[in-house]
Amino acid sequence: MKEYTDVLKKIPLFRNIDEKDIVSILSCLSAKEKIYNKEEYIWSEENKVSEAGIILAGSVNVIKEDYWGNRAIISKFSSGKMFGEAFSCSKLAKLPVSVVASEKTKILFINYKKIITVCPNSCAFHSKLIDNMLKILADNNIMLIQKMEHIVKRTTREKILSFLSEQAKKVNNNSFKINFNRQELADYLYVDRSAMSNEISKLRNEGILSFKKNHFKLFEKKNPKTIH
Amino acid sequence: MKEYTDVLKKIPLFRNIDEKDIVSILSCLSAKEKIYNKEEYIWSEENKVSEAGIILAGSVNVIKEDYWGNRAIISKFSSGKMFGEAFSCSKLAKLPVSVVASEKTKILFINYKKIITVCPNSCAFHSKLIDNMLKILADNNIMLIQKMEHIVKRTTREKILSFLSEQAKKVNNNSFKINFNRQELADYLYVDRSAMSNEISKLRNEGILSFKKNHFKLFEKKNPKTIH
DNA sequence: ATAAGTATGTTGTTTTTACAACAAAAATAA
DNA sequence: TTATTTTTGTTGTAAAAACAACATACTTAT
Repeated sequence: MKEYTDVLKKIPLFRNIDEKDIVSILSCLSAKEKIYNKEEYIWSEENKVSEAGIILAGSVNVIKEDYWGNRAIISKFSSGKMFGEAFSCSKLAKLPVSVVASEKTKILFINYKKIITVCPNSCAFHSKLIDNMLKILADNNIMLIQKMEHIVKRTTREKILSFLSEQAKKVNNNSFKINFNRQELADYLYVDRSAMSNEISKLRNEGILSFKKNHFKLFEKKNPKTIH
Repeated sequence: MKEYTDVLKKIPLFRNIDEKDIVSILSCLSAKEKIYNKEEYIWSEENKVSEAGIILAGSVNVIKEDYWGNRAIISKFSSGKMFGEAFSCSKLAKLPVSVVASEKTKILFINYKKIITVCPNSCAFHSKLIDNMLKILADNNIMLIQKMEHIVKRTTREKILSFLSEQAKKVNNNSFKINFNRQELADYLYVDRSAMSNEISKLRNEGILSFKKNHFKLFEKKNPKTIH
């Protein structure tokens, strides 16, 4: 665990908590780490989970699969983020989604119930942890709502542009890299991959954007119509 | 406020808190109530909000509108539910959605920051409120994820059936009432209303369901194919 | 370097959707 | 009640998406 204190001291769960205290908290929370390979399942749908995961390295996709193997990506979490906390304190009998490593990934599992229930020796960090959890839960909430902004669009073209615009805004730059490959992006936007690729090509041919692999560049509109 | 203690003592925020204490908490949280008419805006996109709302009566839609007036419903909250808490503790400069009363609605606004920051006189209820907030945030999270299950489907037909199946499951009955009218349901599932009405009629003609206004009944499959 | 595997782009066809326009039914107001 | 407004259902058409099949580019392993 030691070698990850650099990551740990920066994660939202340990905000405002002294680096030196983190190790003791980890044992208090029954923290255990585990490494997963690309495409390996961390949790499968229908499982019952009681832990939350913190990503020390790599990234995971929260997915929903149907009988025919169609995969939909609900959300993607990368290094430092926490996932699964909402399920582990819900009355749901089983997980409505699966969580899969999207690359080689190191997860730190913690006993979430121990965060949200006051520990017998009421350790001093507890209230800090809870404060931080309130923020993490709210942020995960907002992330889902912001994703909806892309999904509500009726055409593939609009979904792509909505997604790409957000990425550009996030880094405050017309040129940026996305952390999805084409199949993942299609699964994230809930459209067909080939239809999406086709649409991206059309956008390029129309001079709206350019791309090379996962690197995109959005161009300004030449004559934007006034909106009244 | 008094006349609503019946509602208040049942809401998640005041779980495990004595009815007699609720009134004093309300003043501690600068609680103010306000009544809205159908279609009236509670918050408009681009506003900055610092409060959370609790629905004492009626219901609200959290919506996203585009320049052409197309409305998408992100989520619907009804009596007893809390909304807006995630925004009021986020660093977002402005609200990414609007909140609109979907009928005559009474909202109790509270200063959310006062819940999540320890009050100077560290009143005894604070930790209870925070515990309850952790649950509310997690539940709102799960609600969004469960909605995704309908939205990820590629056809209007599948979206409708996914939504209706969940409603049936929720009340554990093939026959049930939904709390959306047709336009709202279309806006919630992100499809065209007339196309959706058409699809619902087809489902009826095929003997898959029946309906009368907002009352639906799902029929069992006669010869379900085995899934291997 | 070569081969094998994976990811991405392209094209044509079929299915589905959005859109528009209108009819019918239901709810509301006068 | 009747008139008016709103909601819901229906139909046809144009646009878009899914789907399938394949070509090309890129990666990875040997």
